[in-house]
Amino acid sequence: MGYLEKLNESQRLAVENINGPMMVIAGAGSGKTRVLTYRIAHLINSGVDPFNILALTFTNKAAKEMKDRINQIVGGTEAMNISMGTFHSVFARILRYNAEKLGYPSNFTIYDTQDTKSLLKTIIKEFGLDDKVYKPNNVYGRISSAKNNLISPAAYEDNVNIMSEDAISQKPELYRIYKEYQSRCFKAGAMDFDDLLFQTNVLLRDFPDVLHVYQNKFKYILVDEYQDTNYSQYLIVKKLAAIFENICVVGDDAQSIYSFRGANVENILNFKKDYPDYKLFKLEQNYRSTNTIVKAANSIIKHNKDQIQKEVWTHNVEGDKINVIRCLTDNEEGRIIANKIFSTKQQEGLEFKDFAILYRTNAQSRSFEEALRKLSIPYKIYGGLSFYQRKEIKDIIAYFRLTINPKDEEALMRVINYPKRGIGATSLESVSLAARQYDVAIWDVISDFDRFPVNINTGTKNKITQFVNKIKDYSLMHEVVPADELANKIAQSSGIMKDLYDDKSPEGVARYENIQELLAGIKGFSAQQEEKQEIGHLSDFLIDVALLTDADTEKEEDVNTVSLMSIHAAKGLEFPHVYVVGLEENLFPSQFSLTSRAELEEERRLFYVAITRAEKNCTISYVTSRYRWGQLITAEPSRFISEIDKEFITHENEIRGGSGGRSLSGYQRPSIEKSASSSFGKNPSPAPTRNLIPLKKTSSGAVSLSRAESKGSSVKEGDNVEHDRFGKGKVLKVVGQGQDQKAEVFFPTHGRKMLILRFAKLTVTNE
DNA sequence: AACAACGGGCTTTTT
DNA sequence: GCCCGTTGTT
Repeated sequence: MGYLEKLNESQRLAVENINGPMMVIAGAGSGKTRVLTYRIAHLINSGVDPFNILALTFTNKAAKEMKDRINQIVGGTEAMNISMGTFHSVFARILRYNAEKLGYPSNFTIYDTQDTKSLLKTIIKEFGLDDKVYKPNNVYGRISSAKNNLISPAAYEDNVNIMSEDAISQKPELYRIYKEYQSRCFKAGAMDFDDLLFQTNVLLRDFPDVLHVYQNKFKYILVDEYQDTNYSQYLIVKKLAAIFENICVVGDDAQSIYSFRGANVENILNFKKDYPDYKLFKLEQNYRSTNTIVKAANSIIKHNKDQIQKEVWTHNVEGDKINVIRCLTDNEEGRIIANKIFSTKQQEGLEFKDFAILYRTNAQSRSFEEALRKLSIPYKIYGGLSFYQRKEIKDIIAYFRLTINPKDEEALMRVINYPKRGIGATSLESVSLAARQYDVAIWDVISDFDRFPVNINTGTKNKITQFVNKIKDYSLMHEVVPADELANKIAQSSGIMKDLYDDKSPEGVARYENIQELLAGIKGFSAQQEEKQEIGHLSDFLIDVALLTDADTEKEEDVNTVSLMSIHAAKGLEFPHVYVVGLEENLFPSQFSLTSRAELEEERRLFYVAITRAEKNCTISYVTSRYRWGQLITAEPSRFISEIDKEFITHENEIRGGSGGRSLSGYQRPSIEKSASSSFGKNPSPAPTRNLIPLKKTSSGAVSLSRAESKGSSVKEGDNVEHDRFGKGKVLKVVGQGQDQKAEVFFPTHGRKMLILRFAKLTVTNE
């Protein structure tokens, strides 16, 4: 077993400990993934059947990579038999198998965040509630918290504390929304992300025989990133491990950054209560970063009160100090960082993939994108809209979903009138109202108007019936036709392909290509299935699409690029050169995290995660003024900068002495009181208005005026112009005067348009 | 019913 | 600065 020699002493002990409860506290860069991988390989080599192993990872990509690695170590392909993946994907499969017991169809739909929000919006509207008070995001968060703590709608209503919190926050109807939302999901044969865990708990609680089956199947359980599990996940694991107690959890309390999603660090701290005779392994030697980075990170995390004692150390070289760069604006920050990347790459003969820019919020990416593009540096943005969340993809997938589960109401409402087939909002409202009155799904109503009469005109009814028949056709084909064939059929006959093909704007072309790409992907899937002598049904392809993330769909070709991502997305990754940007008060730490010590400490852990991504060199930047919501605000350097031990940092561009600039060391951090608020936050403290300074040239009136002046005189008959949405065109004639001046423009891709020059964003492109 | 323009809100972070 | 839903126009 030569692989054991590749481990240090504490790693090896953790790998060789096969039976009983154990916890591995793994500092950043201490070879946690290696231990997990080797431990599973070691289990298999010691005679454990891969079918008896359950390994829960944070992303599906991590699971895939780990399986490959295990196969390499043990030789063969046995690792494919391990149940490995995220909580959501592993238990979604188990739920499909057992769905009928819970009253769900086995082909239940998984509602993603968009579906959930859209349904909540509908309900809030139907209840006649004000969506400014009942903000869908907010309501979703509250329902999600409830579910992650296994509080059902009934338990919610019975919970005096929760109900009074809702009353205090002026949202007394929340319990009704939750109840209605849950019942609508159920009727639609749909589970949201939180349901996947909640319903797994229900399954294991109410069906002892099922519990028994999985307890005996999963004799060995491993959980990665244990610090980021929530109560619902904790309980699933606890139940499954109850007989054999061969449970190994791996995590780092210092890297817990998902409490906003219900994650509970307490799960790490409570492990010893559930398993008093557990064994603890600490991995404290860092193999990733320079000594400077390790020590600097330690000096940051020391400011947190809540943590398990450990000292991460390294044998690695001392390395460069952390460079702190001050910039004037966000745009300058982009330019400076891009230039640094360019010159460092040249000087040190590196590749673009050796660099990463990490930020607190995705919205910060813009200035870096622009600057990198100007220098022709290839980059890739992670996070943001994933492939499967794009409108056109969601549209065609809605058809797929509907084909497999016609009661899927979010899918139905999404595409019943897309592409346009003359089924308007008014008609849909009548149908949906009728469905609620008859207490059936909308699909039931529209597929049998005789049984469920609705007061809409015959023409519309016919259009709806045509649509229903189309979906029914697809459903019939579904049983007998492989996925790619059906997908192509749907793409064509739904009219989506035509609709996108007709749109010749650059975005339209991109959308068309995206659909092509999806279809190609499905074709690949079908081919794979065929090799296994099976028909791959569309439902098989669709099964976990909602659970895929960007990281799972990464393509090989764009690998050698600079990476831009949020710090959350960077978790588990490492780069030789890391730039942590936007280190400003109210941004990082976020303005939303300043109400309690617990929240601030989570921000600090986030900063710790960011710094520890760096192998060789880490650079930090902040700006003194930044555009936020189109407004220029002044910003102060983050308190986190001054928390780094001074001996590990150097300052670039620092304002020295009393020239009006504020020295970092002189910066006083506001005291943070532990908030007395309940589990769900109150209103965040008001934004510091003192930071708002008026903007010189952008009152909206000024903009339209200047636009009217400049364009009014510059656009004339015969001009070649370009429009944001319509692309290039030619001015046919100009009519009217001053404010009312209009131009008739012919766009090859969109035909003739009459545009009011005061508003239309036209650029003259005569050459 | 469909389209163009406007206004409002928003930003943490993601399975 | 951007996206979305609403409004107003045909």
